[in-house]
Amino acid sequence: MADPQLTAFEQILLGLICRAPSSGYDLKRRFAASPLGVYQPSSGALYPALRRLERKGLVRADAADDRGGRQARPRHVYEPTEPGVAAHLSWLRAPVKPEAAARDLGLHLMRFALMEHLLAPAEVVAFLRDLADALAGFTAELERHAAAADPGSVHARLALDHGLAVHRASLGWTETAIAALTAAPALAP
Amino acid sequence: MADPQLTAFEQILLGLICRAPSSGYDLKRRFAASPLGVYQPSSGALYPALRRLERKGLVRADAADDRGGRQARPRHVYEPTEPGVAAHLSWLRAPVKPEAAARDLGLHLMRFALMEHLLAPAEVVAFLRDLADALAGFTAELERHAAAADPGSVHARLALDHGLAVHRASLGWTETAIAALTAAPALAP
DNA sequence: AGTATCATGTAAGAGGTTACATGATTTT
DNA sequence: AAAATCATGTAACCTCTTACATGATACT
Repeated sequence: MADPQLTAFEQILLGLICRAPSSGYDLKRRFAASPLGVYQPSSGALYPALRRLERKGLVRADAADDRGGRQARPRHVYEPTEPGVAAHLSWLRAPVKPEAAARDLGLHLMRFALMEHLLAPAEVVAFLRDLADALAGFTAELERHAAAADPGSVHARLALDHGLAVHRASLGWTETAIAALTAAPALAP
Repeated sequence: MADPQLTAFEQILLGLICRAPSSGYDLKRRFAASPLGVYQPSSGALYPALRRLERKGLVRADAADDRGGRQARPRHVYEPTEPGVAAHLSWLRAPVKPEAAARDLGLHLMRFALMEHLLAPAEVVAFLRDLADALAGFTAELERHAAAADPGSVHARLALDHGLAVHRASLGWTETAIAALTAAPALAP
């Protein structure tokens, strides 16, 4: 019940709201602050998406909470509902689909980032292992492609090599990440 | 004149048609054959896109060319027009925008793959150097982010490390690619 | 007084996905 | 005879981008 196919964008918004109740503008700033603001959602994408989450009962708008000055339009500060938190946790815990891991790697990294403090370290490590398996499968497939490739096309071969290099780097990262998380699962300085 | 903002998908279709005249179904197969069929365009995306290219005068449909059996609907084999070839070449030669290089790396790799036999080796190497510069700038920006990052968030830091590892791999690849292309620009075995 | 920022939203248009439709040819 | 493949296309629906609108407050 409840989880009728959210888009990736909606899932991420829900996750950010679960981390900290936010208004639309807050969310814009959080996107902008993230490394280089790779994705800067437009107003026309952001506000309707928040409305959809609200309509589905996953977030609730606490319209109040003015901070001193009174704006033309009141800030809508969204907080997650219980079904919202449940939907977010079930998204975080969704199994890694091997075909989707390589294609939607950025989304999986986002999921990993949002797992902090919400999932048990063992669950996070299990996720990383599944991701590593998926990436290993993908690189193996690429290697098979490379072996069977038309030797006449130098550029195609080089592009394939790029894919291999990048996915091997991702794969290597999973190991360092697992090591970092198993060495000190919750050590505070 | 002529190049009123084609989408990335349209540019790639045009490029594939420039390499070899193709029907819609041919193009589907070529996408499917490419490494793992990472992107498999749907009919609802493919055929309208071909029509748009045709309407813009960049490709022309040679409706004939039945291969023996007569199908219900004739195969439309598309070939590029002169403006189509020109538009493709100007896309291949478009300068690398530093902000876009990291975000649309896959698209740049596609561009690189389509340059083969159409651009002079010197142009290809120049493209790769521009790409390398853009990637170097991006990794430097990521490193600055990493230095200024909140040390409290282990996952955010690890996700950033992933970005760094991947873009360093891309950057490393550009050097091997340049080396491969400068060593033997057009050597046949 | 004028500009920038805060803060939310709408309208038009483009493009994609899913699912369906169609019908001949080839394979089982 | 049934099923898969070849081959093209359409319709409904959804979401995104771009551009605009609105108006208060903070800065210069």
